[in-house]
Amino acid sequence: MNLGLETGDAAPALIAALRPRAEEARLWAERTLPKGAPIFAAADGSDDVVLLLSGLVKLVYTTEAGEDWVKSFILDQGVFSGRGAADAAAGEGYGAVCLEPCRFVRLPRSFVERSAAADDNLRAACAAFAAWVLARKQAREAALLTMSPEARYRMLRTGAAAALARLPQGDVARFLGVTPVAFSRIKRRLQADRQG
Amino acid sequence: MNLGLETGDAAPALIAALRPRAEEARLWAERTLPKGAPIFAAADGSDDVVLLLSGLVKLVYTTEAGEDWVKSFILDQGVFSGRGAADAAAGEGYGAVCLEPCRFVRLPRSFVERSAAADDNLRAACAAFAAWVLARKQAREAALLTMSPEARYRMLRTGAAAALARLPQGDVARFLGVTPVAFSRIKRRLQADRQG
DNA sequence: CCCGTCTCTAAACCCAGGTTCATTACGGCG
DNA sequence: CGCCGTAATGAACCTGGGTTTAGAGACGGG
Repeated sequence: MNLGLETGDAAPALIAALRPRAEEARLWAERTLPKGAPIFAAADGSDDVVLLLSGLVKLVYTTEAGEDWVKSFILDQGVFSGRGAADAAAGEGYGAVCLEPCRFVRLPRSFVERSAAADDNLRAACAAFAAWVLARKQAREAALLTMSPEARYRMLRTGAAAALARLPQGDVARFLGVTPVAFSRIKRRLQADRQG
Repeated sequence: MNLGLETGDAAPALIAALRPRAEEARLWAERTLPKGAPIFAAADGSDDVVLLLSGLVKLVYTTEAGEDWVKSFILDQGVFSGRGAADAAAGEGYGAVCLEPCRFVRLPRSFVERSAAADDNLRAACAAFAAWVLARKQAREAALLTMSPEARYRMLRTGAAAALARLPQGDVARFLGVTPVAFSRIKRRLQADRQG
């Protein structure tokens, strides 16, 4: 099982397949944002497709009570999007925030869909990416349902140590489903166990 | 937000689109199984596509410690499948068990994929179904990550009361992510709150 | 009709995580 | 250099869920 942090190569392949189409349509506009800046907010209702070329992004749910919970991280290269106006209005949306300076391209979802319909190669890349996303979601669902926060952290540490080093601990905690305080305790407990 | 129990009409539409193809290929063989019987086990590594025509099925993860956790329920009409041999070997698979007498058809995944490639109508039904599955998974992920078990139960009660009445409480508990004992406490607490 | 079996509820105790407040460590920045 | 805001840790207390055991109904088979 994994926790959905490995990049795989489905996203880079999709970016590569989209790029010529977007350039041809003069939609390939690279933007940059500094650390801490939002790419979109949950309330925006954006459903643009974002191609992350470099940097580090977190996708966050915000509850009615105002807590943030991290849906996922996107490292270096990846593709993600919001959930559109309808979902945003229903409170099911999530925001995207840069955790490092980011370079990315935004494409309208309709453009991506039209392009995929007209391009077998691109459609295959989309399908591969969708399959990869689904597999990751399954794994995350299983982890949240069947494992304790501590077990999820152990798995994250063994499977994504490099990513962990780049992430603020508060965000890691919110990704694992606990508070930063509890996460600090978990780390201490595991360290003590290793030595004792 | 919802918890992924509403049927929608994507699954019935997919069944309807697949049926003529399967009949033509003489693969439409309706089977029945009694309450309690497994349709497939996690260890089977089956990736057949199952079309549930009537009945009630639960999909269950089984941890190394032997606990069962309910991934989802399929009521009356639905489409689901296992995750194949590779995932089964990696311990990421899940089993399917009848909670009521079930009538269903099994189709090889490869047949469904080939048929979809050759049939625009079927491909559209597959795409709609995949989009619906993804939306449900997002909602379930959000619920598991951001809500307490009690809050998940309240949502389930308001959003899927009819389904709840058909489900054994132990399975509901495992679906919500708690033990049956804790689930019993939650119900009592909510009843007391309503009266007090 | 009785007897297992299964499901659900109840009660007692334990523990991991939540909450709150205080303290320390780390970076900008004047 | 000292100041301040943020992030992380530490400690004390609370609470909700896990675990175990027991008992009450429901159901099916003999």
